[in-house]
Amino acid sequence: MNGRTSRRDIYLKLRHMVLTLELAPGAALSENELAASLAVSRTPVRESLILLAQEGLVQVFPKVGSFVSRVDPAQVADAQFLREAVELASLHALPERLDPAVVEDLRVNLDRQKRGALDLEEFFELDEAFHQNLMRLSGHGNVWTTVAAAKGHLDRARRLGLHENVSPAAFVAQHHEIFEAIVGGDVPRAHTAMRTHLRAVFSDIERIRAHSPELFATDASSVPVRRNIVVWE
Amino acid sequence: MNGRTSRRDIYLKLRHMVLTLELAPGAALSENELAASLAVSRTPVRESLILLAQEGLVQVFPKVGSFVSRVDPAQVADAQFLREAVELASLHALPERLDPAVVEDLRVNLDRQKRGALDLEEFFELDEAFHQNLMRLSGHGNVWTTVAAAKGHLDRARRLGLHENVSPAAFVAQHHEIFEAIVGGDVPRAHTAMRTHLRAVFSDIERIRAHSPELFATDASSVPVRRNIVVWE
DNA sequence: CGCGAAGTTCTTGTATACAAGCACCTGTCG
DNA sequence: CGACAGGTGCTTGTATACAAGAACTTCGCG
Repeated sequence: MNGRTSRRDIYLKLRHMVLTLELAPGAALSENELAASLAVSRTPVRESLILLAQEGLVQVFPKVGSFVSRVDPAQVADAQFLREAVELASLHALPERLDPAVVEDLRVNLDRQKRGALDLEEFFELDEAFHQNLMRLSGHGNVWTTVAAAKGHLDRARRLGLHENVSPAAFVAQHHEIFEAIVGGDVPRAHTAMRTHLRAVFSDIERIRAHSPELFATDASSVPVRRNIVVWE
Repeated sequence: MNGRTSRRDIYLKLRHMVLTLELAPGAALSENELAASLAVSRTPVRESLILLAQEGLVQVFPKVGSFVSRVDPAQVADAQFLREAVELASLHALPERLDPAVVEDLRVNLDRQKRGALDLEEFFELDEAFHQNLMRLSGHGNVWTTVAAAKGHLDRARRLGLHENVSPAAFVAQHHEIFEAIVGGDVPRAHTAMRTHLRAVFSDIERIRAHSPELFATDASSVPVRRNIVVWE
């Protein structure tokens, strides 16, 4: 029934660019420039920016400009708290019989993670699918949508952390541990493994923050920096 | 720095009308009609509807129409799971010393709840503020924003339930129990009281669903009903 | 040189015009 | 009577025009 609209395409494209840091935190956006480069009018671009603003990924200052949000440590912590609460709770809501199809998906996903030599982008996609499928096991897969929408700042911080150096091998091992505990029916062990995993992800962030403070927000009253205006031409 | 925009006013107004059931689930909306009745152009109305659609409170069918979402039992259950996970987790993140200002706010809030003879609308506002302040005690007050955005379907279902009959007295007593356990430092008791409270709220919903099934969504492929078109006039 | 005020040019917010499509109504034909 | 074809008026999607404001540049003045 639904026809495809360009707004959805543009929204997803911009969102992806923000989350992958292709659009850097703090970068100035312009509805006109984006519209021109995407070969559409301001309308769908503007509506996409409004949606991104509601997610907290973009800040719009009326009559001043739009900017990619700097990574806000407070929002990162909030997202961390949210996902930990939800993912741990879902472990205690696991049914007796796990859905074999989802379990198989998880196994395939894990195999790919272990194959090593994987692109960083690839790892993030697998990681995202892995955690979403874990939620599906407890029948609350749709809740992941809400969590995913709220953890944009955390994802960007994580990307900053992994850009630096380390291979995701440690995280892959933790995924394995969580998975084995779940299929083995050992909920307490799964709980511990999950908490360890999520907090390891979180602890990485403080390290990178000391390394690249300019990408993080300092306080709530951030002053946007306007691009220089070219006068002559 | 930010100037007031009419879009925000309209968005908040429409959102409030949807959550209070002033705009009934399933009701047809029209950007043109709303714009006319609000004395603005389609633009701010349309942008507000887009935001509400992202929250799941409105469904927009391109070239067909926009409708207030019917209450989706699946989304109600998701919101219930989400809020229970978050609110219970926040109890275990309470600090040693509670913020006296927030505690005082909670006490004043509770006193008003107990004053009895309160408007239903008033009770909902107090209830909302009460739970948000509980989250503030653990330092995760901002997470409540995410929970609040995701629990629109649950709130509407709850309103349907309380429209019917009961006084909120039982809920007020549960609030009292939770509060006393928290200020007494008894986390396990607070945990039990909170879980009992949240599930009591949830159990009310199944009752009303049997009573007024037309306000609930039946399946995902809901067919929108267009208003009759008046031809002659 | 310091400083203030006006001007320029960008920004987003709002209003409006046009395009595309769906659903209903109605007339017509078998 | 039934069914199909076309008209009609609504719907939202997109493009464009105009308005209001903020920040930077620059000019003028002391």
